[in-house]
Amino acid sequence: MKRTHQCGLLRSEHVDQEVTLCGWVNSYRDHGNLVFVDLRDRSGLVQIVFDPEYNSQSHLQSRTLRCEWVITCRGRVRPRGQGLENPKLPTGQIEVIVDWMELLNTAKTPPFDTDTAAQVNEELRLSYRYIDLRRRSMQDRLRVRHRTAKITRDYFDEQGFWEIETPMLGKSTPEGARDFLVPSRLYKGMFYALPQSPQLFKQILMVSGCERYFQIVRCFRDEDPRADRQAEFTQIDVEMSFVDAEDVMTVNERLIARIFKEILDVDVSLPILRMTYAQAMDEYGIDRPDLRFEMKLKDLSDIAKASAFKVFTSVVEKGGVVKGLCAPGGAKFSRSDIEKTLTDFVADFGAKGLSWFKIEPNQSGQGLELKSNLAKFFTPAQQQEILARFHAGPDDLILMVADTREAANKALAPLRVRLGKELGLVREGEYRFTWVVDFPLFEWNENEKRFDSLHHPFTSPVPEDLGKLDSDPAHIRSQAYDLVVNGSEIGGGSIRIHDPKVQAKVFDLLKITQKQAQERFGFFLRALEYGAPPHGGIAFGLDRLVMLLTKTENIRDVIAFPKTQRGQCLLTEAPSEVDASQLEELNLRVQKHLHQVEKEREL
RNA sequence: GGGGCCGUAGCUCAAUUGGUUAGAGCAUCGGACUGUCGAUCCGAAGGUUGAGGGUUCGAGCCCCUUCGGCCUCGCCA
Repeated sequence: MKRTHQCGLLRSEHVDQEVTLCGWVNSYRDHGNLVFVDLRDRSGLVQIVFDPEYNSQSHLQSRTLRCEWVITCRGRVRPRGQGLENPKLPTGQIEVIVDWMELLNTAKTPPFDTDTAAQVNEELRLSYRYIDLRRRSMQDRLRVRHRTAKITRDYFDEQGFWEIETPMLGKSTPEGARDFLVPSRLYKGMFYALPQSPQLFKQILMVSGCERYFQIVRCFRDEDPRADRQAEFTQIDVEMSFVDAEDVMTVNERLIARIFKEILDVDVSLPILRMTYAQAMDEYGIDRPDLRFEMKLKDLSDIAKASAFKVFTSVVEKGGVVKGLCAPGGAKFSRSDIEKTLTDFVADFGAKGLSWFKIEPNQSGQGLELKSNLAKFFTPAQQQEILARFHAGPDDLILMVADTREAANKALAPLRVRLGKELGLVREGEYRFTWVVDFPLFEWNENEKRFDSLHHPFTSPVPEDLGKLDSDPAHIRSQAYDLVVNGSEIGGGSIRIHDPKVQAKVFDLLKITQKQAQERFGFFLRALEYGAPPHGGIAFGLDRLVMLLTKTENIRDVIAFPKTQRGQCLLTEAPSEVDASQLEELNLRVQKHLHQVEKEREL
């Protein structure tokens, strides 16, 4: 059964060679005498021919074949006759005339056809993942994922990084996402947590003198999934000593450029654009702007404040803003498109309303004017100011949200993306990268009356803002950076705090007491006291990166064995109940059992 | 925890206002066929309409409950 060639790689140059192939029957066409089979292996398809006059025994065998049966065969490569080539197949110039075959395995009729599987109910595809993964498009994505990991390992190796594994069974820290817990058998009543990321371990590796670390590592966050998010996902995790933010960005943008070049043949021009967080929020309302189209947000608060429209004036007086965008050609939307569809859309993101103006030539035909139920509240001069601010043209549509700055941005950012796609403004096929830098170190948590870390509690402030730790914590910038492409955050990191005194101060502002800090990360704070070098790093979401590289919208498409939105694996049916004896060993009772116990007590 | 969409044959879908025996294409099974390549032609088989309950003379369709899938808000340091 020694395989000599892969099906999909046979070409005219192999004509007259004797080949032995292995694979699955992709399809068969039985003409009674001549039988054609498209044989498939990982490399692709090739047509093999069974001719009773060439070899009667294998021809007889071939007539019993069915789709997805597994065979091996030997035959001679020959050119197809004139007019018989199949231009749809890379192997379509040739075929293999078979003189011997062996059936390696039969197969049940698959629950769905591999060639139409893309349209099949995903639930079924997940239950029979091994069949779904036989498809070309699925294998292509697995291959891109492999290639990306391989390029990453080669690149970091060349740059002097070591791939070092960190524990999967770790210590639970209540900050951040919900942990997945693993009960300890040897320490009854105690739990490990699966890592949300190897954050503290990689920093400790810097204290250990490893200087340059990376890891392609599985991470776990027990939060509700989304199209681009799974509880279990993979990071390209990086940490470096004796570096500043620029050093980290430079090393890592070169990796990204190499990946895009090798996988997509896309040239990423270096250095990648740097944009401040403040600019991103002002112009795009979000810290991960899609730069494939313009339609920037504008602040109209000054004009709105002077208008006669009460909703606007009162919002601005209360410290809010009126922000908006100008959708080119958006005047074609009907009033119900705007007041129903788009207003409902922004309402999902918390906006209380959506105000609008259509731009039309004025009656004299000399200039432009605003048309809407709001226009009467704005003087002609104010209207011209609004037009000028947006550089608005005829048939444009201005949409505005009046609210707190945060709320207005939160509604306008997704609205901008939606309109960009709907109006065809997004330059598809382009990859627009930017680093977003100068994030605030903290954001104020109104409910808890304290600051929260925007990034994480180990992120270093920029040196010149260190003084504000006491005086003005809300305006401290951090040495954090996110890499954004086409509105998707594919990585983020920071320079870390290596001074225990600064770290203590930050915990203080986060209202983490010394006692709590010692309990949760005492091991790490102690490490910082033993000669921690200045260090920083970054982590990329491998899944999202591969989604971009394969142009898929769904994270399940780039994971071999993904979970459903409720965290189930439909192939293995995990999670599942466990034996009572397993629980016993772990000194655990599940609530169902507790209820049972309580009931018995009552009786 | 909230909102939205969906569930009919193995698969993809149809089924008039609530009305006869729930149909079609593909797949499957049987037969025919020497150049097909999404083969073709003839024939057959295939259904607890996700599940449970209700309204009705009558439910795939209306109502309630429930299970599952997807998208999303919250959540994701």
